[in-house]
Amino acid sequence: MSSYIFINNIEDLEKVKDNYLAGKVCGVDSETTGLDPLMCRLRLLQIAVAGEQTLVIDCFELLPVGKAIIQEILDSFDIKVFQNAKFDIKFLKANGLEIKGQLFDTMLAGQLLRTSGGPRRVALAELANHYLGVALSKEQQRSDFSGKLSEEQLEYGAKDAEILLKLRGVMILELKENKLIEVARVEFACCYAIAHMEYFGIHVDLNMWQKLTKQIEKSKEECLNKLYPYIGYPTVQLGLFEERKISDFNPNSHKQILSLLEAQGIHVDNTSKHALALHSKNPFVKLLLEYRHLEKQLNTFLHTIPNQINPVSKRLHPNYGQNGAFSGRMSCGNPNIQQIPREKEFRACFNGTKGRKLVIADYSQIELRVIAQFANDTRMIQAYKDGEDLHRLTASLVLQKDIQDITKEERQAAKAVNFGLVFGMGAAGLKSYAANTYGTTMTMEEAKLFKKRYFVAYKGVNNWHWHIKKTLPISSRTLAGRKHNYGSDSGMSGRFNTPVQGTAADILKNALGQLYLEIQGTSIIMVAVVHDEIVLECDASEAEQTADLLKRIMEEAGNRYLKDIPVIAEVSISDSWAGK
DNA sequence: TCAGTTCGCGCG
DNA sequence: AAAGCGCGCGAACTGA
Repeated sequence: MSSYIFINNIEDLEKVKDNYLAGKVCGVDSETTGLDPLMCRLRLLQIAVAGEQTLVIDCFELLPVGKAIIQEILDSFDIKVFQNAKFDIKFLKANGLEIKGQLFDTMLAGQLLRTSGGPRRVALAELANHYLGVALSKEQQRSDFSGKLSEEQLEYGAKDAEILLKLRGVMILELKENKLIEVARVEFACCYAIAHMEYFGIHVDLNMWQKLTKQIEKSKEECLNKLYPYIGYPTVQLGLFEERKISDFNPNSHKQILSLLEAQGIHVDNTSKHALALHSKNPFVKLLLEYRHLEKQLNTFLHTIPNQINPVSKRLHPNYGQNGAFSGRMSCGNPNIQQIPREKEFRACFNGTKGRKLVIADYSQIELRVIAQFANDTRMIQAYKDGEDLHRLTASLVLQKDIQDITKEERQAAKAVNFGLVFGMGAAGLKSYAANTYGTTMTMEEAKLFKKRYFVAYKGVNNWHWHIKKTLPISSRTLAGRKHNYGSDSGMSGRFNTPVQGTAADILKNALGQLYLEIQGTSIIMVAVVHDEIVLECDASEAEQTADLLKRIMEEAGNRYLKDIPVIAEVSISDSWAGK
């Protein structure tokens, strides 16, 4: 029933071209020989338009020869509809084709609608089934597009593009009905930025990385040698194929560690850093924690990242999940650039290529500012308006001292108080959190007293908590309208946290979308995003302007949502991610 | 034997 | 009773 026209030579494309110009909306899909836009090839490009046969273009034959015509066709539509636009945009870009203007991404729309009656899974087949009652074949994903094309491949390809038009029709109504239009706009605009960022990737200095690896490997060996007296020396067996066999004790096994600790008279529920913090004076525990830290750095980062460098670009291309977290935050993987250790030695390996600089900006206390807005806390709002240091203010309120007498340590402790208590942490939690995260010790009595004084000082936050506790909402919205539903197992802290984290994500995504538009035609590329931080790479000569631009765009995005509180982004120019 | 789960920990 | 939240990843462990 699907009707398409297969184009495999330039003459045919020229002949039909005029039928595909100046429509309002088109559905676009592509088929490729794999997932990596730099290593794999674009095979088919399908363009579906109402009232016309769907164009199915063999890109092996028509690129680059038909590039200008295809670009002209794409440009002539006001709105392009994709399923997972990021993927197609990257492949088109690799082939010199650019998507511009408004786009509608059915996958992103589906993710936003998950909390408003939509299906949990957002693959095209699920969406078509749920919103249109249409059964789509899933064969396409498994088929091979590198050889001769089959009738089925063309037909299914055309169908996927056609269904997008129908899906958009239904999903727009759903988005409107559920008041998700604004957040959808933010997501769609942001999608361009994410595609761009994944396409360009980030540069890693492999020499520096290898040096660091050697150094950490050495430290780990030394640490392990010091551990042997406690865990027993390895039994060495020389065999034909293995040089060495490790003893029966495996320091990576929490199970074995737990029984060893038990034997030493140390009773803990588990072997986590948190549980062991109480015994941090014990020399074995101390060594164990150090060992695990080094092992983590080696296994998770140092030994894996070199294998993920793309052979074509020689750069790292992490994969971002635009709605990876249910809060609306992004996730990241392969590798997860958002969890690279903060140590300077690690971050210094991520740099610009020759003659380039990194421009790094992060929001100052964005979640606390969002809370001030949500809770409408006059004291917090005033503090931010006056440009005061909120951690210092909290220290002075909680310790009942003059603000100028607050020491560095007291400010550090107040940081724990601010971040912990606004999200519903109890006194006991506050105590251990302060110890673990900020190295600040407080007694249980102090923690209780701090908590009490905190909520006296910040009445708005207190009322906000009280209201949520009283009404136990089953759902919440961010300031851009993103919806989150709570399950029966959700507690208070989730209810305090999700809309705040999500609003911070709205703001960041809004900034990314704007930024993408501003950097067209410049030397600037986006290379990393980490929740409240954006990293750009640009020519050294443009670094100053880039820094100004980035700061302005981020702050404008913040102030678009936080009407009563100034939003500040702190920017720096550097050779590497380690900063100045 | 191998896919799925749990633990522990890096980041914000 | 007491509780901050959100991710991804590697190694060990579990279960059939």
